[in-house]
Amino acid sequence: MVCPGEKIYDCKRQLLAIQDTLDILGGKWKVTILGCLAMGEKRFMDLQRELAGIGPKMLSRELHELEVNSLIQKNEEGKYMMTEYSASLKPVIEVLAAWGAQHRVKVMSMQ
Amino acid sequence: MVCPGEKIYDCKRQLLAIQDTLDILGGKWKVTILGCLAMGEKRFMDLQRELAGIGPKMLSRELHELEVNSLIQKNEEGKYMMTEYSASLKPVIEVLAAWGAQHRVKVMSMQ
DNA sequence: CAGCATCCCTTAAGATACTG
DNA sequence: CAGTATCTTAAGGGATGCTG
Repeated sequence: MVCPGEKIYDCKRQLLAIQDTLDILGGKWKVTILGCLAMGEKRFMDLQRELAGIGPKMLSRELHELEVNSLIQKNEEGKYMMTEYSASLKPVIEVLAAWGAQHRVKVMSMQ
Repeated sequence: MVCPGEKIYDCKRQLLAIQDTLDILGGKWKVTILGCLAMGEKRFMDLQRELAGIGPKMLSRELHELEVNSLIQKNEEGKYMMTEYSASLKPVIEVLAAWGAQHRVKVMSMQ
């Protein structure tokens, strides 16, 4: 919502909000990892297998950073899982996935 | 939607979709630029002013990449604006902004 | 104003090998 | 299996100065 007199203020605030999100979910893998965990808890190896192309170092680091931000946690069995907090990210993940899928259809149809 | 027998397949496809989106919107500025243009068409300088911190080189490059992907276009007055296609990104931008705003509130309240 | 060219530095990311 | 350590390369990004 943009009120007439508040246009610039609201614009800046919204841009900051976007950048906040990007700071936390930035990088090549974080959102994908969360998308992967959104479908169920996974062990390190399972994640590495499903995230085709990621190396153990990257995966390890990304998991750490997500953990620090309380977006994932590790349970007693050593499985990574989403947290109560990261549940709030599900709409974000879904909308990203949906757009990507739709975009792929468009690109396909252009050829 | 995940069907029992299709779990892995659907998982992989969804992950690919997420990565597609990330490839296109990746980088530090693209989503923010779109968020900025979502509020109205802007000239180069206006964008640079609102995107505090970006330099002309970066802005120029990001704009090109967005243009190539048909996510923005430049009109006769030299103003950048979203395209019909990038209108489909508005939900993405909104949900990112909303999450960032909410996250900020949470972080604030923790101190 | 709009934007390209150049230079340079920092970070991200990949490969590989290794440890508890 | 679940990571860590090390090394190297690629990409991201900033500063500055210049052109139409």
